[in-house]
Amino acid sequence: MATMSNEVPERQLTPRGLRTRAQLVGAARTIFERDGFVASRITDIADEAAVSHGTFYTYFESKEQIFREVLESIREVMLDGGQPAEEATVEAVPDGRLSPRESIARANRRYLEAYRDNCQLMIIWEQAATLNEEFRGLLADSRHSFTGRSERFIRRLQVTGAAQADIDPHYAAHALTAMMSRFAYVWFLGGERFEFETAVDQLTRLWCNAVGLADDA
Amino acid sequence: MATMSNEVPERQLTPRGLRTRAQLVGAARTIFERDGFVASRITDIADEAAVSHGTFYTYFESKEQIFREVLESIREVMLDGGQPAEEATVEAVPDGRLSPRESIARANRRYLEAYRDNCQLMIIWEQAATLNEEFRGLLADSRHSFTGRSERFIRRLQVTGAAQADIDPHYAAHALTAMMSRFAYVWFLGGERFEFETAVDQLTRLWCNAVGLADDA
Amino acid sequence: MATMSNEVPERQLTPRGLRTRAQLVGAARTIFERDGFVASRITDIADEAAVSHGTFYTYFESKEQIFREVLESIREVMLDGGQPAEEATVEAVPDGRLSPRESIARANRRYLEAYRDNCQLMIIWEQAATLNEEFRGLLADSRHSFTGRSERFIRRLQVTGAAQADIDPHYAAHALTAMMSRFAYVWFLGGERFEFETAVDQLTRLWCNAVGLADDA
Amino acid sequence: MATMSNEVPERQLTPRGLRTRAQLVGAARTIFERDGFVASRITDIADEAAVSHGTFYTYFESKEQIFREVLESIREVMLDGGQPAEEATVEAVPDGRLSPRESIARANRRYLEAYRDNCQLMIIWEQAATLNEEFRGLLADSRHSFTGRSERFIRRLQVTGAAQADIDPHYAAHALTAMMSRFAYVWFLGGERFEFETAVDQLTRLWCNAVGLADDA
DNA sequence: CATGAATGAGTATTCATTCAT
DNA sequence: GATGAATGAATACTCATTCAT
Repeated sequence: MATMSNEVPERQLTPRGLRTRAQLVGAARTIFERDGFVASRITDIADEAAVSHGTFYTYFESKEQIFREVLESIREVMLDGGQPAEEATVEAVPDGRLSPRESIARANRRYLEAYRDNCQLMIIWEQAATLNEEFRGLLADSRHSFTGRSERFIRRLQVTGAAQADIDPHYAAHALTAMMSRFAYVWFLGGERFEFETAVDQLTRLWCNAVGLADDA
Repeated sequence: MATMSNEVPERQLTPRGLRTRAQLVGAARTIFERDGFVASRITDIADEAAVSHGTFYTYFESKEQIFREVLESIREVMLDGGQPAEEATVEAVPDGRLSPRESIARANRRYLEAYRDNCQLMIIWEQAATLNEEFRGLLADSRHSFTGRSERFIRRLQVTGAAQADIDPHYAAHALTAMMSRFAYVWFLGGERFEFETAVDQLTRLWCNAVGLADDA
Repeated sequence: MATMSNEVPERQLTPRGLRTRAQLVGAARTIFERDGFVASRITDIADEAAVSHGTFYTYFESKEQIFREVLESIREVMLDGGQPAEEATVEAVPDGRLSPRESIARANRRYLEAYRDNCQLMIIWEQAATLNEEFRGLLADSRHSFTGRSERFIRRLQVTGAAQADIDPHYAAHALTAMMSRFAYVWFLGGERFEFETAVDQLTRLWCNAVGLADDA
Repeated sequence: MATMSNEVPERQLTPRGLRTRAQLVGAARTIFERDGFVASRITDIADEAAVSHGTFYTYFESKEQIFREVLESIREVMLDGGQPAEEATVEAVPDGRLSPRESIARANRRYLEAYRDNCQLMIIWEQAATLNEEFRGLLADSRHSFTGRSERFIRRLQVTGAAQADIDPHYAAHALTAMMSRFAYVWFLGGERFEFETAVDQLTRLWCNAVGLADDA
């Protein structure tokens, strides 16, 4: 698992220092969204944060380092609007909770919403992953949060006979997570035009069909 | 549709000129695979092609321009090992040709093989798409070759009742193409470990299940 | 004679202030020995003294200024292990004190010991001398302490006929001091390998021969 | 023995390239003499050579690298005006050639002249030696050219009984070379005032006395 | 007095691009 | 056509110094 270490160990910062640091991270996010990681300049980040250009180096050693921190914040955002929730199970229905299909639908909806609302950040995340091994590792860590949840979810469906037994939960979780993330990518960043409700509906159908989940009815 | 215009129209080149130009394109591919688009330098391309630094500008105006030409060659490679062949149809079976499921399996196998064999090029292709709108457009063009074929394929399956009617062929084609391409990406470039035959089998199951294609039996 | 003025006149410092100031000078010596004058940074000196960055400027105006103070401490160290003692004279022998040759031997031994034990400081002293006129002046002052003593020593030997009359005491004192200091430099800092007792013996022979000092016997 | 390697292997340069490169080396010498190695800037070297500032990097990778080349030129200059010539031997006298004492006098005169005429370069050479191990190694190499010659010279004098047998030629050669170089240093760079002919005469006396060389008469 | 955050002048370095030969 | 020397804009990064708290 790739680590999110800060080379500059966070010394004790005064409140003022903490504020400046936070300003820089926020500014970096703005600049990265606007220019991408590659084309962004440290000068612009400092300008955006309204601090002098040398101040950047008081808190960060490089563009890579501040980028890691911005990535971390994206990860949190995306995980919240994530895939099938752990607690969603088949037997949950009688309790008045969501059916597996409803659970999947809700997770897919939230994922697409989160992607749509943060798509400028998602593209720099993708860009970063093409730049070096370390960033690819961070992306993998994030992906595992999704695939892990889906895999456990499918496994549970199989136990109750709700999903096909000849589907491999590991492969399926990766494939279906891939489907969701790439679909969102080509939609929000690749220029394809889709209708939101139809997308949620169709992706949910495909997801459920794929693992052999029978209709609620 | 994104255009592949060469600002420098290919004037009549002497045989020697054609050779030098081809050397440069080949060298660019090598360098891009090694360093990625962002980190590559024109100097290195010229060195690799064993021509002088300035010669590059006799044939190309910028790194972007030669990159387009390299991309074009990747596109050709990937399309050959592509998705469900147009001609593969359900009724083809009686003729002794492939069943829809076999056709999908074959297409998926070829796609994964092509991706595996060209993954260094795929990552620079992905990188390019994160850099600017134009390259994203080129990527979209290429994607449409795949989704178009899949969409027509699904439509035909629906006509014969072999696929579910409530699946939208356009959305499904995009989603399943997304699944394939992203799965291949995380596999060959993102560090995930999968077994080849299992991957072909599972992805084919998911693909067929998703569109509601009944078992061959 | 170069002056050792402190631009910031030592105002009345509180005991706490004196302590901090002394810490800084000690730290500076450590850092200079480790990194040399040129490569040393005020940040490192402050860190080494365990005071904040800005505190440095409470006591010193620049790296040059604190360096002068460190130099002063080296000078004291080197003078103690110095050249022929004033009181050592030829006629001292009958009193049971040292013969001129013994006196020279003892002074040379002490000088080499002092150089060996402080060679890290000597190199920064030499470095400083190459940097600007002022430091060269300080080095000259220090040198005159040695050459002055030697010159008077040689003059006294000539008075009693123990040294050649055609040797100019001023030139000889400078030349022989030069021999000692440069020999020590190439030995302890320049990478030459010598044996200590042999070095004392040979340098003393050369010194005595040079001024025409007859053998004790 | 320290090597004088150029990291950038000298490719085949066109006459124009050779000219520019030579201009840069000449300019570097001028700038180093004026500002010293530490305070010199690559920009100034380029300006002095009347080339653009990027051109510097066409030929050199760093200030250190061009400095090595300048040092090499100083070394050549100093060696020519060097220490006791190899061929000068005692028995040479009858042939009408120089006596040992004359030979030493001539070598000393030449050395002092060379030092005087190149003293600005000598100080940067000394400065360099205080900066890092590599430059100290280069200085050591150069020193050995002098001490080697002197050592062989003294050995030959001892063989004929012209010099004292209890003088160690190796130690003596180093000590007397040290005397010469440091005397020249304090004279031409350290601010001491000496008269040229007296210096040659006195240093020669001291040199000869030191090794026990009898008067010509 | 001590702190440490903020500053910005100064310098190195890269590399796409031009152009005379 | 081919060459490769020359260019300089662009940018990163360091570190001495100031100053509000």
